[in-house]
Amino acid sequence: MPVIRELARAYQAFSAYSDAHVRQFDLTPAQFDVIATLGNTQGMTMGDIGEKTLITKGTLTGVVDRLVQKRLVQRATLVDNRRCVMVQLTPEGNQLFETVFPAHIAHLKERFNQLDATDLDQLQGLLTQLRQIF
Amino acid sequence: MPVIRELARAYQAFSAYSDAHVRQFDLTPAQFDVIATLGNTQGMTMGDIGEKTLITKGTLTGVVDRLVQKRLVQRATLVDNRRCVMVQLTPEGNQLFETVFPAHIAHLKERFNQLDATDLDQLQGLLTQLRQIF
DNA sequence: TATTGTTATACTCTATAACTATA
DNA sequence: TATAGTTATAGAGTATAACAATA
Repeated sequence: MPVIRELARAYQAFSAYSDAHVRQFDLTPAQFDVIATLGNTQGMTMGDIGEKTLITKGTLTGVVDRLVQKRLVQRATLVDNRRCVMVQLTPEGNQLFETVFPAHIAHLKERFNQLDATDLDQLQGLLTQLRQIF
Repeated sequence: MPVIRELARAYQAFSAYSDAHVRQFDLTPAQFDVIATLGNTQGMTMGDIGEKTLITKGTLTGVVDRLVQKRLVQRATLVDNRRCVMVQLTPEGNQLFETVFPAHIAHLKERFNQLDATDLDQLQGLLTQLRQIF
């Protein structure tokens, strides 16, 4: 089953490249994931963020704590359901998002654009299939 | 660049499935990675294992320590270069490898076989290209 | 009772760099 | 001096489960 090996290798190579870039902005991959998820939204509950990022709730509390410490996000309880916590980017967080996110995409594109468009389309389709299987 | 998103999602889904299975055998993903790497070999040095698994040397010492504690691997210094440490599966480690590894592959195949052979071949080729880019 | 988050525990991995022994 | 591993440090993510507040 060499495809399994290739999947792991390809992703490892990709994420080493991606994570190293993210770390230059003093963000861990998980922190970047949350910032990227919150970007261009009005904020999301902890539960929503957990669903999107696949970070479990116990861990997510810690990740958000550290982002709050860095003044990149803020918490607010919902008025209509006081069990829920709304997490939003602060102005600083939003500014970071607006600079880091496009820079990061550009950094990744540098590599992905070395594949031709047809291959990228195929790859995307196959990865979608793969995800649906799991 | 939706292909980036799909790559991350597909891999997350895959590794959640894979890691959960591995954990049933009381192994962390990193520990399984080392066991799988050492399987069917005469043993490897720490440096070799690090290269194969992409675990950095500081971390690898800890991972191997825990495998030694579990009596799954053993260390031995090389005679001709006493700086090098040879790591080998113990009989227990080998037995674990021989049961867990095929079981794990079978577990993964269950899902991968839901794609047809042509798609798997294509995917494999594209992933190889992707890895080479990084 | 069920849901949303937080807290607690114990472990594991990560990055980085200093250090030891050997070459 | 260079190399192979270990050790040290500080921080972060993981699984799991108990817990508080709210519904």
